Amino acid sequence: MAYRQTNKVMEKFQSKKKEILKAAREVFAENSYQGTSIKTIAQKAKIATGTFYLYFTNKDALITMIVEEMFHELLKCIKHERANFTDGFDKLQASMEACIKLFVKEKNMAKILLVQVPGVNNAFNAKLIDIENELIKLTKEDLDELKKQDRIPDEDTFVTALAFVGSFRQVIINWLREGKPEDLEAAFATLMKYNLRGMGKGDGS
Amino acid sequence: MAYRQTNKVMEKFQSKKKEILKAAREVFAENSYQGTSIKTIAQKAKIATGTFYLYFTNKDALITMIVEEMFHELLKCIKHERANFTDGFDKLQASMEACIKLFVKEKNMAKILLVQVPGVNNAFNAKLIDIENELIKLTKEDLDELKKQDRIPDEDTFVTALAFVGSFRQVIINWLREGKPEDLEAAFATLMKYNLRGMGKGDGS
DNA sequence: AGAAACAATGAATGCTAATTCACATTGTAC
DNA sequence: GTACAATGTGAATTAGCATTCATTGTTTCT
Repeated sequence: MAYRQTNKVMEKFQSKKKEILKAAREVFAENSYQGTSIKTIAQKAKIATGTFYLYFTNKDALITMIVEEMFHELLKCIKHERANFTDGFDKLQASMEACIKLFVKEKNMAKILLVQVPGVNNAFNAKLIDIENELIKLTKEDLDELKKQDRIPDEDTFVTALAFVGSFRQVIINWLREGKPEDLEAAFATLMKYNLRGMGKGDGS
Repeated sequence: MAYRQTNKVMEKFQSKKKEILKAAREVFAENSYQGTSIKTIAQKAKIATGTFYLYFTNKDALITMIVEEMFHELLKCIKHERANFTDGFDKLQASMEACIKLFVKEKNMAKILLVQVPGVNNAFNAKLIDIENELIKLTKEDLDELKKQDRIPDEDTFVTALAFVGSFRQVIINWLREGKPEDLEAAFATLMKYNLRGMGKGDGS
């Protein structure tokens, strides 16, 4: 009789899948998408290359799953931090602080999402753009709220949101690539001040 | 007797090389580095694939030359605009305005430099990082000058420079990828205001 | 015009890496 | 413990390109 759907078997399957994902994250963080081979991932996960295909249909499915996982981790983290605040400025600050803290903690994640960006035309890149757009959307919503409250000047909040996200992105990328600024969390303070002034925060609080 | 070094021949050689470069720029703007084949470039340049190798030693040499050309165009453009100003804020503004105007005019250039970024480990990427670092360095110099003049707060100018460049980069990338903001030059005004406030420009001028 | 130098061609070569597959090993049920 | 289901294996297959090369076409020089 078939024994496929039993708990024990399923769990084992899922646990091995997770191991492969973990190994893959490490490899992708050090090499670009094109630059990492299934063979290398398989070696790191201590399986044969063929075994990989029992768990994932192909390389694209793997990277898509990794990026989606990271997307969820990131959004969960941001939403969790934001929940503590109601003020627009505070929410913006909480969002970026959540990002930075997560990236410091999970450097591989940051490397994959921000540095190992391959060219267009694959699932990986499309997902990455989704993540970025979601972050920009969230930022814009906060800015629109602040604008409605007359707490920031009447300017294009979309452009402002891009500027906000872009400034963080650049600092994080430089930190990943060149190790500068050394202390990302310290840089965060400067960066936050820069952006709050940039938005035109009056002296409310 | 050899006829290699005569003017006519050399000129023809150089002119064909330029044609190939032009075709290559167009192809690279639409596909990533890995995603474009020499065959496609050759077709666009109306030559056989083998002919390509009479003009360039390999694919890497081609992209390196393209990126270097663009680097020079960009720096020339920036330096030219900056020459009209002595004030730090004005110089910063001139730099970014020069960038934006060039990218609007030469959209393919922007696409190659900003969107078709392949993963690491090739000459293309290294050059791109050089360009970015050069821009950041220029920005930091202006900021240091302003700081010495006590015209901006005493904060980490490196982080500020990253934020400045990053905000522009993000807006330009979004414009290239999604076509938003529609009018990049209009967005420039918002962006510049954002960044001048961000730097902490007092009300000098 | 004829010979030598050079340029152009595109099919052949070679390499790399994803994916498959025939076979081997392990796990489950009875 | 045996039969069958499922997993694991890694060598073989395949496909896509970059690069080369033998051949053909073109230009220059005398």
